[in-house]
Formats: sequence, C-alpha cells, structure tokens
Amino acid sequence: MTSKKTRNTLNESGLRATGARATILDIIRQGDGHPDADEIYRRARQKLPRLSLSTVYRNLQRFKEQGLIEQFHFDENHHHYEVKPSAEHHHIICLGCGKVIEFDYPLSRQIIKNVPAARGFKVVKSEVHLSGYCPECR
Amino acid sequence: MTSKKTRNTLNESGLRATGARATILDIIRQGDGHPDADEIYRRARQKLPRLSLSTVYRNLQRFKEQGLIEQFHFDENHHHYEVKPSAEHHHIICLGCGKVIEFDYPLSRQIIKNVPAARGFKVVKSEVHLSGYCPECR
DNA sequence: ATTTCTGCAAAAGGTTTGCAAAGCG
DNA sequence: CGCTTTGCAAACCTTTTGCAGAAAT
Repeated sequence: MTSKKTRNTLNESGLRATGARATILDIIRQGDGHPDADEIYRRARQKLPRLSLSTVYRNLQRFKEQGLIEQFHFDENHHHYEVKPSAEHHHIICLGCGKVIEFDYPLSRQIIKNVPAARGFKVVKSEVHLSGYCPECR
Repeated sequence: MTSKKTRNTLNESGLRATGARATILDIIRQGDGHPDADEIYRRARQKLPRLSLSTVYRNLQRFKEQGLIEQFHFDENHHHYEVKPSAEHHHIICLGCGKVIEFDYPLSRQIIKNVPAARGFKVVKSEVHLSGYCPECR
C-alpha cells in the first residue's frame, strides 16, 4: 500500500523505489508524531517483517541528503524525523508527557534582522526547541 | 591552580570540592569555546593525568543538576557544555568552519506572547540553533 | 568514621559499516 | 545484466553503571 506518490518522489530524487524506502518515507509523511528511527522501524516492520534497522538508518540518511526529510535532536540522545516543511516552524517539547507541539514562526528572519552578530550569515537551517511543561502537566 | 572561587561554588552547591570537579568546572568557566566531554577530558588530563572519562561525565551530570552549567545538542551526536548564562542567549553554528557564535535574544518571551499554540506553557529551557555559513565561509 | 567520589573495566544505547545475496531498472 | 540496495552481524562512539579503593568532611 505504499503510495504511488511516494514512489514518484523517490524516482525524482534519483533513488530506486524499493519497498523499504517507500514504506519508510510513507511513515514519515503520515506526519503522525515525530518518530525516531526505532519507531519507524517498528511501524515499518508491520508491513515488511524482514526489514532491518540498518536499512532504516541508511535510508533516513539518504532522504536527508536529498532534502526530503529533516532530522531533529530533542533533549534526548537519539534523533527524530519529519518531512521537510515548507514554512519555518519549530517545536515545543513537554518534559512531563513528551508531547511535541509545532508552531510556525519566522524566527531566522527576525534574528538576522535584529542581531548584529548574525550579520552576513547565510542561514541554512534554524532549529528552536523550547522545553517546559504544558498546561496539563504543570 | 583550581580557583578558590570555583571551590566555593562547589561547596555552595553541596558538592565536595575535589580536584576533578574544580578542574572540570574551571575549564568550562574559562569559556573557551563550547567544549564537549572529550575535549574537557583532554584538557583536564593535562592537570590530572589519572582522571577518567567517566568522572568527567558524572560531574557534568551533577553540575547540570545543580544548574551550574548547560548542555547543548548541536548538529552532532554528542553534547557540548557551557556555564549557565544569566541572560537568554542562543547559538549560530557555521557549517563551514565549525565556529559557534553566541547572541542574546529574548526569544522565549516573544514566542510565548505571539504564538497561540504556546499559550499556557511553562518554558523551562529554550534552545535555538541556527546553522549556516559565516561571511568567511560562504 | 562516614559518606561521597574516583578509577577502571565492562555494559548500554544509538548509529554505522562490510559483505554476500537479493532486487530494481 | 549491471548497479544499487538489503539483511545480517559485527563494529563504533558516546555515555552510563558496578564495584572496590581513595578522598573529603
């Protein structure tokens, strides 16, 4: 049930449309949370039981190189992934329940404009993590 | 040459003022870059050749708990450390030369004020990483 | 003397790599 | 068919942990 659209994306990126790739990319595109490699692996194995974790890692790496996805470091020692968004957006992580809230904010533009030390910098990526406690967890 | 001031800080935090601790904290307080655990280890061993890396990690952990230092995740798979600053400030990392620029910016206040989704959140920590290319590296 | 801290060695957790077999175009 | 990708197992790297001895209060 890997979508045609996903296979097209792969071909356009110069990557062979294998079952593993389509499944992994589909999972990230579903946008259900910000899965980490292991979560992706677990979900993908429901469809491809013989899939190996190294394949997941190798493909996340490729997708990142191709600009299909982005990788985030929350306050943990592993990575999370999501599809590359069009608008600049950022994350708030609740330290109580682990929930991740996304919000749009044109932060890099503001900073480049207002911070002298940032002058002349070409910003490629901006990552903002606020962490704290959501209303329910306070 | 571990400073008296550093030993006082340790005592005030309820930590025994051992040589390892004073040395490690001094290194971070020097503010020379944003060292990672291994860099701290390497520098500290020039003074304490028998120091072990696990002691470095254990103490970084303690310092963090006591609020003496902060831990950052740049776009790598290990952590960097710096003394806890009084004003909110953030980082720009140059992907060309690795240089880290710090800048002050009261970002969390702005976001809490302007972003509806963030309403009611109690922010404990805010981390902003811009990455890109500095004027020399572009 | 008691409690905390340290060094060492070994484990843990996430990620990467080498290689032969399988799969895509 | 040729080149890419995969599974498996082993390696890697950073960080953590158990334990017995050493140091701090």
